[in-house]
Amino acid sequence: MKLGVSPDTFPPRSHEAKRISVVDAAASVFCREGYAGANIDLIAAEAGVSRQTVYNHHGDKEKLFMAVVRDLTERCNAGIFATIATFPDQPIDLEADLVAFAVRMNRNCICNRDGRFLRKLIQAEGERYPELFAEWREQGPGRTWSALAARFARLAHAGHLSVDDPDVAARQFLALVNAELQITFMLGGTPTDEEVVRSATTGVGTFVRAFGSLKTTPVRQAALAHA
Amino acid sequence: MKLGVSPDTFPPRSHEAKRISVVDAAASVFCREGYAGANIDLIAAEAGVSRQTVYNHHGDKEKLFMAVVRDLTERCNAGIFATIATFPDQPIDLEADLVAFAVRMNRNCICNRDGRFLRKLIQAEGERYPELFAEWREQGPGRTWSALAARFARLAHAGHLSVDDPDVAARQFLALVNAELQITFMLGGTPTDEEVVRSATTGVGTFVRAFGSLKTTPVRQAALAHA
DNA sequence: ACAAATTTAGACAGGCTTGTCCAATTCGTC
DNA sequence: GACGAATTGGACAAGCCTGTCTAAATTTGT
Repeated sequence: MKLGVSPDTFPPRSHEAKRISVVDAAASVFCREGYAGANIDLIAAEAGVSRQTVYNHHGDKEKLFMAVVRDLTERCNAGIFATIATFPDQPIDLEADLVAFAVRMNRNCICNRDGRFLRKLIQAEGERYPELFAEWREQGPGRTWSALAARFARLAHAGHLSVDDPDVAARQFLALVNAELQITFMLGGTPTDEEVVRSATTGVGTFVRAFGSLKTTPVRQAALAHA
Repeated sequence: MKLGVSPDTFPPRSHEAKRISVVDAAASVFCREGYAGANIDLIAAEAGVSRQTVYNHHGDKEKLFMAVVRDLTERCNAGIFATIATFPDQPIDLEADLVAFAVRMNRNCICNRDGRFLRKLIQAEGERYPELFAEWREQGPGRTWSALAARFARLAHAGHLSVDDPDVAARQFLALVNAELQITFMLGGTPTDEEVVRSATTGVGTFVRAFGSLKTTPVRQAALAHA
């Protein structure tokens, strides 16, 4: 028998497990069917609980939707910051290190379930819930872009890159690295691992050609000096 | 009697005019509310016709939706090809000409009503109508990317650019030129003219730094040779 | 094992939407 | 002006969905 030191702290495990299960199923159904097309019975069935349990946990459809968005936003932001923490601050091979970073970012944050779902919900319902998505905008892109820009600024300061505006560089880095995946994203698909690597490779290649400093692009430097 | 005395009231509209009016209103409502959330009464009201007229013209909700997508796809493709026809094949000032081209593309094809609506419908309902959007994919991105790639290949051949893979260059050009507008697009907004110009300017700047041949980037060439 | 809390299935009312039908009206055209 | 076609407004049935309620079954903590 265990000590009853914290009788009031956590609810029964299956209670919380069911709450999560409901939110997960709801995310899937909201994404597939849209807010209006999502139906609570289907969410309950997909979560493996009764409809009443959905209402017990989340009140009504709109509150459930908000819980879904908040959940996804939180997990996505956590993932993005964790990935930014792996940015190559002291690169051995700048281009290869940036490619590896871009692949991590795409695979773990942009293309995974949470990333795809959150993006679709923002696109589909963003206009209907301004305050909810304004929060996402501040906590998400606003902060992650700044964090990434700071890393690029540091790389530039160390002489690995030649960057005028680190914020612009950060946004263009992400745009380039995803350039080949746009269509797949649009149609809600998941790129294959090979596509992710290819897009990252070509994107980083262009990025380094544009922003590489002399010491990082010896070949091009030679070619230019040669002409 | 009735001639010329009622410019104030609704002008009489032909059969075809009403059909168009219904499709336009439907596009707006489908985008705002999603397929499931769109309601025929609202579409009829927004089009200024009776509900029965909507059914007379388009049969049912799904057929109406298809008509909307086909309409938007057709108009968007036409606009994109018309804009690609203005690509600067013999640039005077390469960077400035590409910026102007990018601004035309963004303003007339990507950010206008049709472009925003089609993008949103694809994102929201693409998975539900695979055959419909597969058609868009072939006729739209597939062909426009090729056409744009051909123009970049020609620029490269004429020595204005240094491009390995014209298809990659075309996709990256579009990605860079829209890099600053992603968030606005996500939330369904319309960028201001100034934002469009700024995004095009910074995007083309990076593009030219990455792909510019020696004769097009004298300043950078000098800087590099100098170091 | 017992008591409290949670979950379940099902029924149910109320509201909304689609798609049809119809009679009256208006429009286009001759 | 007259005739046929299109349009309108409204009523209508059928179906679906949300959110509530209940009584029974199950799970949980002690």
